Amino acid sequence: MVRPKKTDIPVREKILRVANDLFYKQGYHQTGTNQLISEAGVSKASFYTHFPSKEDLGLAYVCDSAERTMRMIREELAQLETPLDRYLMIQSLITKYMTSSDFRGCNFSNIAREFPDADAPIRVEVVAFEQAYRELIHQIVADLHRHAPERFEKTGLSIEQVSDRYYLLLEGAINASANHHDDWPFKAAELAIRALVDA
Amino acid sequence: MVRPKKTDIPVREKILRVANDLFYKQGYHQTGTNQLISEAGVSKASFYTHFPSKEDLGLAYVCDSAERTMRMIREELAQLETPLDRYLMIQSLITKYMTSSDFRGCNFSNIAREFPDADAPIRVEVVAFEQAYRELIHQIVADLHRHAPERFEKTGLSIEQVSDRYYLLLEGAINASANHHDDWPFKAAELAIRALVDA
DNA sequence: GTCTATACATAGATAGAC
DNA sequence: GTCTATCTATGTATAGAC
Repeated sequence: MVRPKKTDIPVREKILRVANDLFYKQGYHQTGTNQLISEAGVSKASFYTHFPSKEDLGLAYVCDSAERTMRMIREELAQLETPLDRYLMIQSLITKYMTSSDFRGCNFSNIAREFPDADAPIRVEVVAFEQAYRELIHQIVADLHRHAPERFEKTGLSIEQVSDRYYLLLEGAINASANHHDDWPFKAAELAIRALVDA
Repeated sequence: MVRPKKTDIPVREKILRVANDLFYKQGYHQTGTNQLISEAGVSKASFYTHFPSKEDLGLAYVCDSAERTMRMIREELAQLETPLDRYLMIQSLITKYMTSSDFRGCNFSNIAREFPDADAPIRVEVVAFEQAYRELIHQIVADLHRHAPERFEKTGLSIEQVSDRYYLLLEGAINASANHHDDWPFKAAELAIRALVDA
């Protein structure tokens, strides 16, 4: 049985971890390859062996982060019993993450905004994540509607309307909390999201 | 009487116009001083006479844009008769602007996200604008509440709750439309914003 | 595959003539 | 105040030895 030494983290992995940190903290264009290389503790040539260009790394960063994020959300969801708990979890999870990471906003939106061309590969990956995430919210709302249709009677809202508003309120809160550097948007969003399903 | 020649637009003005365009289209850090200088048609030394550093220009750009934006919104508001028209106008105006400018998101949020330090002068200016803008929404909602309190009965929402949700829904729509490069978020936001006051 | 050393362009900013 | 020319640091990326 092969047991890798602790210091033997693959080069590619080391670079991705540093990129994940720096691209989020500093932004993509503010982070130079020199800094990535230096903080990852790899050589320049080694870096370019694994990622032919900086943009390749950017793309790998988005894909990697999207995959881990969706996996984490699904794992959290799997541990909850009721549809309402699952409905409330998304908001709660994101609030916790943004609050504990100093309100730097959404890592996907942030890097997307650094590429003006909507057809850029990185932008395409971000849209793919956002759509999967939006679809997940839709499924959770549909599940809640199946198990507790009475929650939709008072407001008269459809599954689509609740999903869209959930998504927009949360997007707004993430962005507003980043601008204001404060958690009031999450408090307001939570109330609003609860009200959507009379909770 | 002094009448400036048409070609005699002040240097500072020319630079600010170009900055306004390029910082929004390309982002602050992606836009080099060389490009700003070249497109403004001024000399390098002249640029640095008016703006001692690029960040000074960035700050002037934010202040300038904030002032013009608030003035424009107030002018539009002044032309409307009813509190409900004024309530609906903000959403409508922003939708029109974002749609006609290819969904590049909020120019204030965009540049704010390029400065990780919340204490950076540019960030401080952006917060000041956002607070003024949020306060304006609050005033409009309060005005509507004064003239048509019955609109708040069905939902049972307070002025603060309506204002916060209006703000968050719009922020969310601006950001989501930029990510998805599509106008569906504005359509969903409009419905939600109307529902807030039973309209 | 990994290293050291370096190439080449562009970044932000300044010097000194006019 | 405006110009041309230039400085220095940093950006991304490559060469060639091991």
